[in-house]
Amino acid sequence: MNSQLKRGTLELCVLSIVNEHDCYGYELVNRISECMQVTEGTIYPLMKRLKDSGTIDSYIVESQEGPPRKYYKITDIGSGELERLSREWFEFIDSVNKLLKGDKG
Amino acid sequence: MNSQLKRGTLELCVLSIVNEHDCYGYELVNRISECMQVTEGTIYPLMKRLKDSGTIDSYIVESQEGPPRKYYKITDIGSGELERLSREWFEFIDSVNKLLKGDKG
DNA sequence: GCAAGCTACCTTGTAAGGCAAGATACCTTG
DNA sequence: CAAGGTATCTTGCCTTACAAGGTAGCTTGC
Repeated sequence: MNSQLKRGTLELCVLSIVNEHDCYGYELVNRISECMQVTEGTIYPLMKRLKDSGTIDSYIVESQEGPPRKYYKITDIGSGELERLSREWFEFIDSVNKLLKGDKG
Repeated sequence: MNSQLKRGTLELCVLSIVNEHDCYGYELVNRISECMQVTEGTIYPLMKRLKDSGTIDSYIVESQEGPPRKYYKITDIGSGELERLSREWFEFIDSVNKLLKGDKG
């Protein structure tokens, strides 16, 4: 798939999923992989950026199926960010689709 | 606006406009600026990439309003590319929107 | 004449971020 | 103990948006 299309929407996708329920990185990779090709080399640095900016928080949980998991939780800042990105996403779709149809507005 | 969102759709937008009628770079900047913030530093290198890949062709036309204009014309390769990108774009919207709604499919 | 401002082209350098690749380590199964 | 799934993280490469700056043609007003 077009890797460029992903830019700008990945953060939205991650925040949307984490907003539903706390997730760990490996789970996010698998969940998002159902919709678009994405790897750990993309997700883990993204989660670090989101945590550094206060958008999400994290906590460790032991697992019986392997090494400890780092769960991510959305913060208040993250909720606002999710709302903003979501609005931006739909506005963006509209304007691109209008342009594709040849509308002027 | 989110500059990352632009990635991957700019090529689609440019090809869609050029597919309607031949355009020169400065015109494309102004046309696309109606929908999303974009500058010459983005468009001119993009047009060069598209021409190098055989997606578009170009020809010079004198102008009474300033320096000569370099018009761009879509090629057969470009038409195929436009169709492919367009399909990809709508599929991408669908899958992201499904993910945002929490659907599994 | 010439400065200002629009039209039109192009290039350079910086920064962001996707992704392949590789490292580490836990657990289970054969 | 090797293989393979689960889970984390980092390094380095590559693409590309964009600010900034350069060149040049044309018109208008002083």
